[in-house]
Amino acid sequence: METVVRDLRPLLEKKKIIAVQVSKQKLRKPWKPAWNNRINGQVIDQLNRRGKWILVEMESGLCLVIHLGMTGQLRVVDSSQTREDHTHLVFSLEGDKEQLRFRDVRRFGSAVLFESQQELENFFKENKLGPEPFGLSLEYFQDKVQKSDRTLKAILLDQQVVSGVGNIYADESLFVAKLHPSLRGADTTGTKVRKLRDAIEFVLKRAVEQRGSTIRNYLGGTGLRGQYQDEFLAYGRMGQPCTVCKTPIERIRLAGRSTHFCPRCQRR
DNA sequence: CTGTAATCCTGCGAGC
DNA sequence: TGCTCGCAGGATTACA
Repeated sequence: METVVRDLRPLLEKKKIIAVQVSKQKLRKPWKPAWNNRINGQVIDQLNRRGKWILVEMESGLCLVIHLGMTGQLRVVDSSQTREDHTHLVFSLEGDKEQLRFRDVRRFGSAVLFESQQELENFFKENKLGPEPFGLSLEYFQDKVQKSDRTLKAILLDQQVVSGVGNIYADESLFVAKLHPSLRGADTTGTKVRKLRDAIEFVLKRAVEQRGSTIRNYLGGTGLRGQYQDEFLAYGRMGQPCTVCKTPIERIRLAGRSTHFCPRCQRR
């Protein structure tokens, strides 16, 4: 999401939206037809990100909020480019040369319009969205982790604890911190919690440098693939030798998700 | 408070 | 070739 926002920023800021097209297929949250007219003629002020949510903020205060789910793509493309299958929203930009397109094969993503910053903040507050993973307070994180009986994997995936960490980066962070994914938060020492916090930041920083991870569908805002998948140490490496100790990486199911780890480097 | 499984969808690769 | 099965960057809901 960070890469998408960074890509889109120079392409969208201060640009006016002159037309909106919507597909008939429904997304995770319904797109209200009234939003078409509401958004038409709006000038984009800035692009921001909060957790996994992409915020397209208009000069008027309106805010288009997009979640890419598993297979979402948000890109600026030349209007002459043929519209690919599963393109659900098309915003034509001033001059009509370019369009912002939202494409999502599995339709787990969503796009909603908020009338004001206040409404947006209420939305995040209602959903109890946790703090950003960068600059995460150790006091806060340690408290959350150590007061939980859940596994570290479940804690990392919980957007109310920390926002923005998904399945890939949870596994990679636990590998870097040398912590077993099924270790309980309450059984985690202060030293381990600090290692985990630092690992999250380290992994995400590097992942952003590499423009994200493309396994299948992910593309940045300019249509480029990510490169971080080439550096995975745990995720998707079941059976392959650990880069540290050569022990085969194992895959288990935790918190309903595929979880990859080195049984030797990541002990309980 | 936990955890698990099902659900929303489409597509792809493995195995037969 | 063609079929079925399992699995996939997420999040919510029902149920034990």
